[in-house]
Amino acid sequence: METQTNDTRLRLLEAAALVFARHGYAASTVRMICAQAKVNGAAINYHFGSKDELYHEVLRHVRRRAYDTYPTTHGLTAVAPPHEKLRAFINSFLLRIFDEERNPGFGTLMIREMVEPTSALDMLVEEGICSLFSELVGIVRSIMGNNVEQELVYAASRSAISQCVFFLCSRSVISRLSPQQTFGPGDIELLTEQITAFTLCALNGLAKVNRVRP
Amino acid sequence: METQTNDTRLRLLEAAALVFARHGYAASTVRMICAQAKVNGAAINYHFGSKDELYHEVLRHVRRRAYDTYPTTHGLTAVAPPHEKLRAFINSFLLRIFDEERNPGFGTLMIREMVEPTSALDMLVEEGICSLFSELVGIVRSIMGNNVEQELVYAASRSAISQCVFFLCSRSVISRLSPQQTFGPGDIELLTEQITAFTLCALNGLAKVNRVRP
Amino acid sequence: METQTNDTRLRLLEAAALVFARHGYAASTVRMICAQAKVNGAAINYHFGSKDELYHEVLRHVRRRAYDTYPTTHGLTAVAPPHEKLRAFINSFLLRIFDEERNPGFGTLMIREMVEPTSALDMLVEEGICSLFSELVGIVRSIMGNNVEQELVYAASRSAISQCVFFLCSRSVISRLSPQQTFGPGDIELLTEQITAFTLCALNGLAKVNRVRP
Amino acid sequence: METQTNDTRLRLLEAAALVFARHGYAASTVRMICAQAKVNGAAINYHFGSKDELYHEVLRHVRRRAYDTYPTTHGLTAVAPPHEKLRAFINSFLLRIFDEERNPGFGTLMIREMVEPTSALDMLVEEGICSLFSELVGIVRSIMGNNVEQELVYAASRSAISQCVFFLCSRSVISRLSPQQTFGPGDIELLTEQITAFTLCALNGLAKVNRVRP
DNA sequence: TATGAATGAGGGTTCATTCAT
DNA sequence: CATGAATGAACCCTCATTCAT
Repeated sequence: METQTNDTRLRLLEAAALVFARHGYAASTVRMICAQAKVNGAAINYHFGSKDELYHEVLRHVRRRAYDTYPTTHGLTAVAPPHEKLRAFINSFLLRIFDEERNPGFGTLMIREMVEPTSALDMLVEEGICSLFSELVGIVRSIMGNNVEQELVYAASRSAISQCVFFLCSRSVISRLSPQQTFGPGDIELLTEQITAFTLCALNGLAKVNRVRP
Repeated sequence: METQTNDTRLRLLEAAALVFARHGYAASTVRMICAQAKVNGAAINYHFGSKDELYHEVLRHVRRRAYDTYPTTHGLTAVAPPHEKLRAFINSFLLRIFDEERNPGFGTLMIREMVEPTSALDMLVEEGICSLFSELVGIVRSIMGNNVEQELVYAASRSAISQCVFFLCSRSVISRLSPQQTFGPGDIELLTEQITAFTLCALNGLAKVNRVRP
Repeated sequence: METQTNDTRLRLLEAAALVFARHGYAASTVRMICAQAKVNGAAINYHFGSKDELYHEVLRHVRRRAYDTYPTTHGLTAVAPPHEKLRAFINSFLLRIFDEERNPGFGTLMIREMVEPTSALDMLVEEGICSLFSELVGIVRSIMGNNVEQELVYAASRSAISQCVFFLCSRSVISRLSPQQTFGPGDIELLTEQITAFTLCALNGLAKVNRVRP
Repeated sequence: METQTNDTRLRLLEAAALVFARHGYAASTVRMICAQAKVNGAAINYHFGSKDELYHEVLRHVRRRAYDTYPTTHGLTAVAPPHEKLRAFINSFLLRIFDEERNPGFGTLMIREMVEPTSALDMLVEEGICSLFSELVGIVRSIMGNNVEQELVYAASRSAISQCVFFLCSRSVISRLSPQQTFGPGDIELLTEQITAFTLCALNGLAKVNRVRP
């Protein structure tokens, strides 16, 4: 039945997201996923054709949900001041990747895919990362002003986003160095403030010394 | 014979570093590694006992070589000015993780271990990352001065190091967005300048704003 | 399908019984068994989980079949004279362990398990050997009468059963000393008579000498 | 050196006897044996050529020692009365196979070889078992007298020896049924008496009823 | 649509043995 | 005489996948 099918498909997607996130693609077995989803062992090949195609569908699934849950605009209108936009961008980025409640597996799957890219990464870059970075570049440009070179804006944007990604890929090290860090809601707020402050100081300082003579 | 033994062991370590870096632990097979090292399929178990212990030895091996090749002091004396120390720290960090010629596999193995930690991560944190971070904190403190809170120094240090790590875990995405980026020697120099400038501006700005009243 | 499943399972059990009987547990390989059963090499792990669990199931299987084929009562009623019961006991015992046609592998598997016990022996002792010996003790007691000590009855029962077991574990030696001995149906009849006669003479003689004064 | 060689050879033989006895041929590894003997892992192939030849040498070694330690004459002269000879035969037989102190591994190795015969069994039959059985036949004949058929003497001899062998191959079952049985020196004496008594009664009874008319 | 059974390829590991020293 | 290193075959087992129903 249609309903049953969709239900099985969805349960498999959810289960696979968690299993792939926890163990990685290679170390995840279809048995683990099927057991987690409480479906038959042949269901994956039946519904998705192969483990590989399931993985692709999982990435599409979690990506779509992540951006639905935390849009990049973060409730701001286009006329909001740049520094508020920067803060909103950083905050929504951190929420997307750390809210395991609403986006289970998303952050981990993304960082795994970046570290060990598959053909799915192209899709992710094209459908999300690319426009996300463009948006950030626009915000940074509006903060630094029009008198700095584009290359500098790019570099600064990378430095800005790097501070967010860092907490994703260094999570294991950070939790070893500072065990009290849990990346819960309160932590996200604090991190947002710290990263925003650091970035704003850097952007303003760079803009001052690198202003191109008109 | 000692020489022969060490030769096989070493060839296995080198081959395993490349294979583990390229495919990850789970997707790497002992057959692949032995083929790459051109040794018998039972050699790994003979010399290391198991695939798992080989992996641990590989991490120890590449870590030691990385720090021997690019020490954190980077040729500077203790009396060098702080901003030069920061530049040296960033530069040596980038060189360590991107010089595939001299440190083959190191960067990729590190980021893999961070994203998918095994028991080997404890060793890495204790024997290297911990003191490395402390060193950076010292440099950042000397730049920001003694009138800022320790928590701010930590946050700023994380923001500084994050810009270096970023290029490790986002390599695949960056090369898709800017294909001309190859992380060769010239790129490393440029990245060093950009990250150092961004960080120095941020530290100086933060220090000014957050100075604690004496 | 039920039929198909049971068919593969059963073919594996039959094949494994023969292979384990011929080569012993350690020297038997799953490949040999699967080849003999003409099933895929992964079938054992699918149906039984492991070589070890297959072995346990094989012992259960052949034991059950052996006692179904040749019950200890051997068609006698409870009121049969003791010496006939003894004869029946010995005859059915020998048939069970030597009828390779109907109980393939049973005798050899039993003696192997006794010589090199695994955890399966506990099962065999509890589910079969124990009650079998008790039954024999009852017969011996009824022959020797109530005026002999229980310890003597036990010893005599052991001596009785030992003559049957002997042909199991000394088969290879006997066939070297008397090659005409094939343990076929005719031999079984003869052996039954010889063992019964020897035992009856011993029991009667012992009973006479060891009668406890009332 | 000669001495060292013989020492290594002997240590290997002793160690192998224990290991083969405990685990059987297939489940014993050359590593286990070499570790037990505290010699190099290649020593077996060096001194014996292969695991298989080592096994043969072990059997020869323990067999020779067993018969040196407990000769079949058991200190009796040729003129001793037949029933004393029978008792001595049974006693020395039991001692040979159960005195782990002086004949470590012998009994277990013998029963293993009988249950799972290799080419070594031919040697054992030719060099020992054959003459041993002949000797027993002689004793039984002298007890039963000359008026019984030879076939009956053979059968009775088998029944006699079977009671000794039984304790070897049923050790594991017996220790499960009667845990207090340890087959120590005291037990051997008791067993000797029980088996001798049972056998003498049987022989005398059989001789009486089966006497051939002259 | 969905499933339990079955498959062939390949996994890491262990084995007895051989080789060079 | 003796050994540590190295080998190729085979071990049991697990995998993603396919088949028959």
